[in-house]
Amino acid sequence: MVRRKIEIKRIEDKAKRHTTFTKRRQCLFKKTRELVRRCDAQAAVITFSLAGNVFAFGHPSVDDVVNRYAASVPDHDEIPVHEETEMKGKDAAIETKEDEDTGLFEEPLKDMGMEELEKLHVAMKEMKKKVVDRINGIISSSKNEDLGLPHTGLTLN
Amino acid sequence: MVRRKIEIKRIEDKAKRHTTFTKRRQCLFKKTRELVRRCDAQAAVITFSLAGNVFAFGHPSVDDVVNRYAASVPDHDEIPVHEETEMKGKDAAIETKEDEDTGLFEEPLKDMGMEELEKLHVAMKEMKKKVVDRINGIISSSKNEDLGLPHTGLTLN
DNA sequence: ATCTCTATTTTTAGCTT
DNA sequence: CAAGCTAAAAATAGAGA
Repeated sequence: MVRRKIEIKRIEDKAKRHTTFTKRRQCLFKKTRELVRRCDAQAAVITFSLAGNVFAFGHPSVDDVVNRYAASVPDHDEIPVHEETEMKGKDAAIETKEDEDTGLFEEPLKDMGMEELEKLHVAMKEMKKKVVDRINGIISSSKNEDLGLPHTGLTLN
Repeated sequence: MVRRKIEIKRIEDKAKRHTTFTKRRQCLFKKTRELVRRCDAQAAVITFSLAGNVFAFGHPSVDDVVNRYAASVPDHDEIPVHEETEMKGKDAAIETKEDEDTGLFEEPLKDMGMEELEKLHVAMKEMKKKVVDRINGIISSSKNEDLGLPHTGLTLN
């Protein structure tokens, strides 16, 4: 059989897991090299197999990229907020299929009252929690702080 | 035309180069997540666009992987580190965007009025975009080219 | 500047050797 | 186990919207 149905879960069989790890790791490095090549970018990939073997690749070098990364992200809370470009009148209308279908979401946010804002605030908080939980569930990381939202500092105020 | 013959050279056109960078970077992160997921391995990817933006992803975290790497390679020559140049990767570890949209962002809408919905809708789109980007493995840089924020109280800090 | 679409290429799960 | 094979699945260049 050459038929597969794809899966996204952890491969339980140790042998298969290792085989897949090797195959995918090779592709990952290949892709990285292509990205660097084609886009003239810098990139580094570091992987640890369960056996503990280290595999790394980087351009110009792993160290260079890592150092630059360390330098560019010294504090996890100094990310400048989005710069206001030029989206005054039309900005609220980030059009999507849903919007066009319903035609219900075209009003600007400016008219929102305090009460509504508060409701939104609460709703967003709840949603944020769900999203964060979902992300944690999906990625199943052991460290929340390093997953993304906390780093990016996604918050409601 | 949809014909290509692929080449591994640097893309000269700046716009195309950036587009390709974005596409390939997203795939690279996806591949990394899949590798981690399926093979229960640790991995980190760090990329710098020519514009200087940083994008990184790691499991359990970028820092963990980097530190482990640094620890495993005290002197850049003695410990067996496989500096590779090949790679692979594929499959999806996370559900599709459609699924996440319907599953995560619709529920809060039910309990809200139209006005709130309008505002929430826009805000959620922004947040969703950030979350999706985050899932794709982004750690924002100082430029925030991909992190447009809404004017709805949703902010980064 | 994205996002979509799609022909074509590339990756890869599952076998086989 | 590493290596090859193959068909299914995924990634992607290029063009359009």
